[in-house]
Amino acid sequence: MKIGELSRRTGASIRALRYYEEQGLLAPTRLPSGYRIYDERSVATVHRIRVLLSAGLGTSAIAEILPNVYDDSVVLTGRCPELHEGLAVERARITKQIEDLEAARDILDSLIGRPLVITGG
Amino acid sequence: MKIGELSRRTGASIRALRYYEEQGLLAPTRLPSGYRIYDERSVATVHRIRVLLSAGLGTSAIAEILPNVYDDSVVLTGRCPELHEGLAVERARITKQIEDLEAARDILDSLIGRPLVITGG
DNA sequence: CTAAAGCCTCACATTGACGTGAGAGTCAAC
DNA sequence: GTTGACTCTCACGTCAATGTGAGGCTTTAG
Repeated sequence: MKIGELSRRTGASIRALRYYEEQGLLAPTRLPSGYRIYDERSVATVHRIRVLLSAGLGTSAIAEILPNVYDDSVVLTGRCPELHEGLAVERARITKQIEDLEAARDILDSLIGRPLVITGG
Repeated sequence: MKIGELSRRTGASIRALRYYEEQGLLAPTRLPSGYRIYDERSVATVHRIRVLLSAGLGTSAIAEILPNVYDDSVVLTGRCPELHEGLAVERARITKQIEDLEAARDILDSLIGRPLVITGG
């Protein structure tokens, strides 16, 4: 499929898809005209990219991870302890981020759930 | 206390503290010299700011929330339904963000926890 | 064959929360 | 009263993931 369809099917903008390629996250083939051609797996790949991006991973970190998820569950991590460590670091970061978010949510809850009006209840 | 001490006690950089003031999140008094003077509550305020920032809230959203937390639990939200709605929106955003993070963490776990080496494991 | 879509490559603009000097005044200690 | 640490106000720089044209091919529908 061409970039427009992939964009529609993933929700990612065309600009974003080109950016992902530039960052080494996608490697579409090309028509003689230069048009990008994506295969079906690209749809899942883009979804994963977006999940990881929204989790705060940078494109470079994702670039290291993606090849390992490439075949949807083929994992090579065991062969690369450095990568394994890097992933653990990211995992810890995410866990802490979740805790921070829960703390922030608690603050909001203290405003939403307990509307204790004091200026004359 | 002056800005340096507040910085030390909160972990926020001096630049960040000035920025928070610029965004209306802090309102220190001033010495005739222009030096900023913060009270004790500022420490807690800055901590809350950082929690909410790390949760993805913008300074403008925080500016709307902070006055309501001002006295550490005095809530005025009941008087302002618009603010209440805004908070609910933020809360939903945070909850979704948490879910996204958990999804991302699952992806990482599939790499960390199941190091299925295929190249001759 | 032609017009409307769609796609291409630059390349500068944007947003948010700061970083990083520059140049200058101020406070604490000796 | 002078050094040295601290603080002040600009104001431009940064980083990451896009947005946004500009100018120009290509493909598709009729």
